[in-house]
Amino acid sequence: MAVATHSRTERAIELFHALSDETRLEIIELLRKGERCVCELTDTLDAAQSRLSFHLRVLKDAGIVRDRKDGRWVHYELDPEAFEEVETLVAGMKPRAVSRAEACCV
Amino acid sequence: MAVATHSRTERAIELFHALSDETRLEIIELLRKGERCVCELTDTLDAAQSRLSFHLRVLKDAGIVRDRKDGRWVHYELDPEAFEEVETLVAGMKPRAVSRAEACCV
DNA sequence: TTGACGCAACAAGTTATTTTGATATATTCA
DNA sequence: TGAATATATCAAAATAACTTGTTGCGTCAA
Repeated sequence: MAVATHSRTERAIELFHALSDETRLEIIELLRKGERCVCELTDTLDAAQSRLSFHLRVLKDAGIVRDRKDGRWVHYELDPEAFEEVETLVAGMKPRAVSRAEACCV
Repeated sequence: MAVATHSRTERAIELFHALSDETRLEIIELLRKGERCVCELTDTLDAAQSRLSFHLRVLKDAGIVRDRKDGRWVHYELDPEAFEEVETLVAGMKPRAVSRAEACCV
């Protein structure tokens, strides 16, 4: 559950940071096909288990994935809400149309 | 002009990285109101000039801002295209609806 | 109940990013 | 011309992020 100790900016930083790493983007791409256990991600990405675990933690802390324990496996899947959140954030960063008249230092 | 030496993933990393820093998000927020010179950003953000210059470079390299030289000033403004690009990237990262049947390790 | 497996967490080492304090260049103005 | 201003750039120091190897814990199966 996302905790509300975050300002809007801190939340943006957390999300964009989580998305700015190659391994993590690869994980996301794999998870688009559906839930996967760590073992399959390790195999597919040819990455050390502890490395995967580290990146999955970053993604989980950012709310981009959730995990589900099942016997000795842990399955991860994407949380669609996080992507909605990113889209909302980006939409709110776009320039508003503004007249050149407001320019400074002229 | 964006150069095409980037894979889709590298481009995503560059954009998300540029967006994952507090100072840079503050710059973007200021520029939403329109073009600004570095001096005004320095004043408003109360940041050392070389620090601002560094972050503006990151934003410029990522194509998020463009600059315009005007006498001894340099004005920066947001490039709306970059935000479209981010939105497209994020849209392409969302999970596709998938049946649980595809799950692994079961 | 022991051994193998799947995973998280940690510590140490490595690499990348950011900040700070100079210095350099171009421009304007007196 | 010479001083002041606006900005970029660079090197060094400070931080932060990532990787690797190891350990520990829960779970399953023989």
